[in-house]
Amino acid sequence: MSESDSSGGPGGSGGPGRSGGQSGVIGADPSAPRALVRAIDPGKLPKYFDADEISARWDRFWQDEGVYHYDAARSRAETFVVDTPPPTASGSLHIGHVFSYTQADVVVRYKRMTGMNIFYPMGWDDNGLPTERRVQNYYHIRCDPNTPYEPGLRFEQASAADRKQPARLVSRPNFIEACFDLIREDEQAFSVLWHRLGLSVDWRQEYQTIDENCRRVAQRSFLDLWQKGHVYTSDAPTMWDIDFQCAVAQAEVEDKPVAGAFHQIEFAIEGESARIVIATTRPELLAACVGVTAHPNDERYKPFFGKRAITPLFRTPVPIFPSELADPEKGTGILMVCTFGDQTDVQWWRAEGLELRQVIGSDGRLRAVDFGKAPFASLDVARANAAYAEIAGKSVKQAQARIVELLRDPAGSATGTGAPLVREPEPIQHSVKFFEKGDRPLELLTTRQWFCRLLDRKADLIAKGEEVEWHPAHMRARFRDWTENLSIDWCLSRQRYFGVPIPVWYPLDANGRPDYDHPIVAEASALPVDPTTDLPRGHSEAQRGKPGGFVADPDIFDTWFTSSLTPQISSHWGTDPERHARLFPADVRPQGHDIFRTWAFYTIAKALLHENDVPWRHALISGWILDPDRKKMSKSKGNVMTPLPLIETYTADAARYWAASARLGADTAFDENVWKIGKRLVTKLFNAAKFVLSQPGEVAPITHELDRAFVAKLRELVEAATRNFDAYQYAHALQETETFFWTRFTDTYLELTKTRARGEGTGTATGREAALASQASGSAVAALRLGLSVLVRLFAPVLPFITEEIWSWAFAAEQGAGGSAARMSVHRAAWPGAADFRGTPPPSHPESFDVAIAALAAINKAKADAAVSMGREVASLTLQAAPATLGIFAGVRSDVLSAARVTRCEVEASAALAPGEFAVKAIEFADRPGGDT
RNA sequence: GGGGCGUUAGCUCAGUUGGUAGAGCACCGUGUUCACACCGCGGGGGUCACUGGUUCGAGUCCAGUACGCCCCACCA
Repeated sequence: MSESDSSGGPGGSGGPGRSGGQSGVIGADPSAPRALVRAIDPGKLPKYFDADEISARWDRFWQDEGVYHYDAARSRAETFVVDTPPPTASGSLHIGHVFSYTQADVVVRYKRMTGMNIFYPMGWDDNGLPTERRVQNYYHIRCDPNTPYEPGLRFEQASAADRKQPARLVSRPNFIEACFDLIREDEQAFSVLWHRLGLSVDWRQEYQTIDENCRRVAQRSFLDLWQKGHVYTSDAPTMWDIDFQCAVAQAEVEDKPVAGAFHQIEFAIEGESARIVIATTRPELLAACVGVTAHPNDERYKPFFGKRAITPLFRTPVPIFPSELADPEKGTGILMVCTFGDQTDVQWWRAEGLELRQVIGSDGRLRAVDFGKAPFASLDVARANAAYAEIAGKSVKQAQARIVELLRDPAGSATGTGAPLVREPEPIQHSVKFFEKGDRPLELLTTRQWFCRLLDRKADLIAKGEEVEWHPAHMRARFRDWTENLSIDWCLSRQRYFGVPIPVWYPLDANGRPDYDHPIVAEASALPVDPTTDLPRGHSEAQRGKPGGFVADPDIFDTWFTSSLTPQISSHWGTDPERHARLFPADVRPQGHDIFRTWAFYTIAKALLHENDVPWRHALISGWILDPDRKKMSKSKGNVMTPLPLIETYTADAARYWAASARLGADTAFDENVWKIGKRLVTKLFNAAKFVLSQPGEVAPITHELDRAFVAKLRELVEAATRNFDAYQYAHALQETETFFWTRFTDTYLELTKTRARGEGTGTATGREAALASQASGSAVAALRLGLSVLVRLFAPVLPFITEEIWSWAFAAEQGAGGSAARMSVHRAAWPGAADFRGTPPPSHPESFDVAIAALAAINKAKADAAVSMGREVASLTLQAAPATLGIFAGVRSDVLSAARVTRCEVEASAALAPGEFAVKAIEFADRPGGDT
């Protein structure tokens, strides 16, 4: 140990409390047990607790000294790899972020203290729709790929006046630049929160899902999937958002209840006088009708199977066929098949080989069509086109209204008998599929998209899901259920701009038509590429878009295509095989359950398809924050809490205390009270530490019965907390530690040892007596400091700021001596364990500590009943307890009596009392309130 | 319709292998001001949603019911 080490300790930059801590830091006796130190002059400790100053100072120290740096030189076995969720950079800061990120950080901090080398990166998920949408709103611009690029163009936040004008159209490169500008600001806001919260990430491992490495990894993933035959392109019905004008995957779809109506419409039957009435909620799709179906056993419709129905208005003959999928109970039992009203239409369309009559355009408006030309057909072309002219160009909603009007007119009838709409629409509430971020229902449009085959790998996916240890465990079932219920392959391509380009070109034939069956996929060595500006090998720019040349795929990947590679992004898959081997698979994936079916699922899928492995061994799923009415907090409900003001009020440690009080996976009602309790705990720790460290006695071996009994209890606590942390039950560990701290340490042990630790009453003692008293005092002082040292470390994962502050007063220098400043951090200290207790013999009676507390409590209760102060001196006392209990009491008697300020005490055996119980038979108080000792 | 989670004190939540119901807050009483009023001590308060079953014994295990929340499916 050298002085220079201790004087350069953490926080040496100044601030309250930094001036004096060093003089007594080094243990006076080199043979003293570790972590035991000489008293600190209380005058040199901070008088007040300044949370803001403390957290700013320690965040700076942690960053400057690299306390959380990953050490690439250490082995995989002693490394703990975290697959941190990259927050959506353009999302708003939400109290839920504090909740889930803290839970992960608590786990990480524990692992670090057990000696693990932590790999804990931070990424920003900035590619994708949320950024585009925010950029569009913020600058009031729209991307138009046909607009020419203007170098150096910069935008400012749009004013209210600007917003009254139409959005400015900008080129794709300008739009992407605007995205980059804005995400930088958004990422900064998150970064501030993470520092404020004390997330122990290694900021050297930062990435953006749009950065070069991420683009390379995502495109490499595509290449690998292509080479293995897992991806394919297909021109098929796909779920489509008409506002974003973009394809959507099954995982991004959610049902929303919508008001609709059943319309009953009469169809004629070719060559018969009979007619049928179909029920539909989408009459505007009548022009897209390609068939009619009913259940094969439905007697009402059996005679018509194989015949053709004729639609009203458009007079299109369509086949009537039986299908098990039709439900005789629903509507009229017979329905029209359209291209496409829903997923079942797609099945019928495929199974029956029906026509494709697509009437809805990519913008959600009715396309122009001609009933004189295939695939549109009519027995009365002029009339059909006239009817269609009424709806062409209209939105779905407008078209529906107009069609209903037309159907009320007998002129539109295909049967010649009255209006096709046989009764007034019957309003219903039904659920409709929406893109999760969309405002209008999805349509099924036939478009060319890239897909990743998943349906053929369900069994393997489920097997990988079984390999992952889910916390809480029931999330495993959720993974299995979602996987089993998958019904379509993963649609990878998006018709958007700010994302990773699909690294593909298509050859153009002599007529300038793309050959989608023979895509030119970029070469691995060329990645990342942008096919709209980069060239496929062996081609020249002059061939772009020319017959016989090539054309770029204009699309980008689904944002999850990149996000599902976060473990591989961190491991530098494909460019650094050694690093990849060290970091993949990861140990833990913390995440929320809102992105279970996307992020968790796709990440497992990618790891399976690429390396036939799991992406991580443990998945930690955080719960929701509910508002006090038990509704999920969300921006649209306007009940979102912003974290920073709360952190300012209660401190970052209190915020973390709140988050760490909830178990993994547990949805928790927001309760500000828990923050208050956290703040109270932080203050109490501050005060208790000051008190313990300012006890003047010199440390000595822990020999006293009460001290040994306390240490035994402390040891039990450490074992329990360690077990719980190992099982990711940080909330239990926190609760146990907190309970111990209040009920076994501050309120009890501190009170019981106060007098002895100060060595009071020994002022006149000499010789052997003085030596004994000094030994008794030193034993208490040593146990108090051991207790503080252990408790501070047990609390450190949850309360990193206050524990670091306390640690720096007394324990840091000893630990860090001879090493770097980083080693002095409590967060690099050894997790409490056997080494802390090695020097302390077990107590003579395991119950000594509880007996002492019970006796003190009995006397306190007698004081409370008499309405006198706890500090009131007791002139004489008669205590009763079971004989065995009295035997144990003898060993701790002097501590109890001095804590209770009892001058004279007699004990009586009482068989009526249970073991460990005390009763006060008689109590007599001193005349005056006792002077404080 | 299928699956999952939950229901314990006024509130927020613990309750690990079945063994006499816990904490904090709130409430009531009381004390105290050189570690701490962001305090101490004490007190009241629960048919553990309901019904059955297993067991010497069930908050805990099993079956069912009700209510709440979540996911999925259906949505002509």
